[in-house]
Amino acid sequence: MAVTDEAIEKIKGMIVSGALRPGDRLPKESELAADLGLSRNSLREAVRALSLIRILDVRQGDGTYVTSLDPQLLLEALSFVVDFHRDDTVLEFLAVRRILEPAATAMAASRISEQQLDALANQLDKLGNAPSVEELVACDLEFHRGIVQSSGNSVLCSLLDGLSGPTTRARIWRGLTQEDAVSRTLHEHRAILAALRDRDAEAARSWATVHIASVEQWLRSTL
Amino acid sequence: MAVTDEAIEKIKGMIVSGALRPGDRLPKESELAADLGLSRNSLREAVRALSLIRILDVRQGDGTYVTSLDPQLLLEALSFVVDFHRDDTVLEFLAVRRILEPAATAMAASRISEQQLDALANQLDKLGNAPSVEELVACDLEFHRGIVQSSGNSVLCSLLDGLSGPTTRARIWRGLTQEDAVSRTLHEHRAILAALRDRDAEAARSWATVHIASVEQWLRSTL
DNA sequence: TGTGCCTGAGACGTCGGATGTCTCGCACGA
DNA sequence: TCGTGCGAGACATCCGACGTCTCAGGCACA
Repeated sequence: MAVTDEAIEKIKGMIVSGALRPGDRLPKESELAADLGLSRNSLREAVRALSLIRILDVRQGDGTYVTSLDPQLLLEALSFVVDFHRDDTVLEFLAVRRILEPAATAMAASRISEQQLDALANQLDKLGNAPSVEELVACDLEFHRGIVQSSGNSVLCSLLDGLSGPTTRARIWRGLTQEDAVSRTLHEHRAILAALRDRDAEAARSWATVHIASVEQWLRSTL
Repeated sequence: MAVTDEAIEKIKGMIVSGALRPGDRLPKESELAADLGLSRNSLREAVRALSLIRILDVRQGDGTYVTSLDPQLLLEALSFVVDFHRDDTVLEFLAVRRILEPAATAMAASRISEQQLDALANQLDKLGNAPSVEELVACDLEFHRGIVQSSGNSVLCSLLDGLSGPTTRARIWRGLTQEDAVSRTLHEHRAILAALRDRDAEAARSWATVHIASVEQWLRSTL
């Protein structure tokens, strides 16, 4: 195995074993390189790779630190990966979302706060009846994110965030600009919100399923 | 932004835009570095980072290539990230799995082949009544992987594979060595298989839910 | 003519050092 | 006491050199 890959494994090992804890600072590059038995250049490749996936946080002039390792932070890397997928796999991602999002919405029904409900309502009101595609995409993302956050499961939240990344979402909406689709989407958002306000988990789940399935159906017909 | 990060973005851009397609070979390091306006060392940091998440495949003595970009390959990086999570988030991962796995199992009910069913049955028979913990973990992983693959959704498959990675699974089973848990797990596996053979999606979904929920419950009581 | 070995070119792997840039803490002066 | 300036420390970037590996093509042998 290459020395750089070894270094990646060793640093990973130090973190997983607990020798390095979240927030800890690593020895300076030259020292760490000497400890692990490689050159500073090669070590930097390892550190760079780990910082891309948010395991390490490198601050110029200061030092290198272990991140908080929050699921939210680590799964952020997921959206980077998702960006690489081609259009022909969008449907598969959407199918996964169709499984997760209704479940998350149902979970939120019993936990979401009144303030959060009001915030979601305000957000929908602000949008008006004839939003631009950009506004709609942003609103859609924000609406679902707000609900999923109330599910209380940060892994689920980050996962959905990654799967519904801006790129994927934008690609979908690019093909869905019919007036009919837009208004129906807004109507479904209101229905989901109403179900949440009623604390009706099953209704919330069903509306979320309908919502995503309709997007999926339109998308399938346009591909 | 650092030149290395710029390079990462530029290479990503070349792939996403289609200038570089799966399987394509990149210009040699020195040329690419010159094109992107940085040194070979810095470029190598970018390439290393992208190869860690399986976007690029570097072959010493040959060249650097774009990978197939299969969902399976890219989501493989997920398990690397999951390894970093501490015990207190295992329950959240398990909760996500409890959402995905029953859905995948239900999807498999209508698509799984007779050969696959026979293979799963053989696998369960081979295990016997008093397997070691290692055997049980391997069997459990293999059993569920086989079913999920039959769901026909490669994204779903890779995602579950990553979430149920060896590390997480091993950590779970370490705390579940009671005889009762083992035999009940085997019984549930057989029930899932029977439902699949009956092409009964709802029964398969329910057994899968029960199966994971029972693991979750035991785990929760031991933490 | 077909097969196998050998060799050389090309590409990545690794290294050491030099210099630039940034951050933080401390000392100094108002 | 507070704000500024300076210097040490750490990361950022680059350069050039050499090692190692892969692959393809030439050459010898059967």
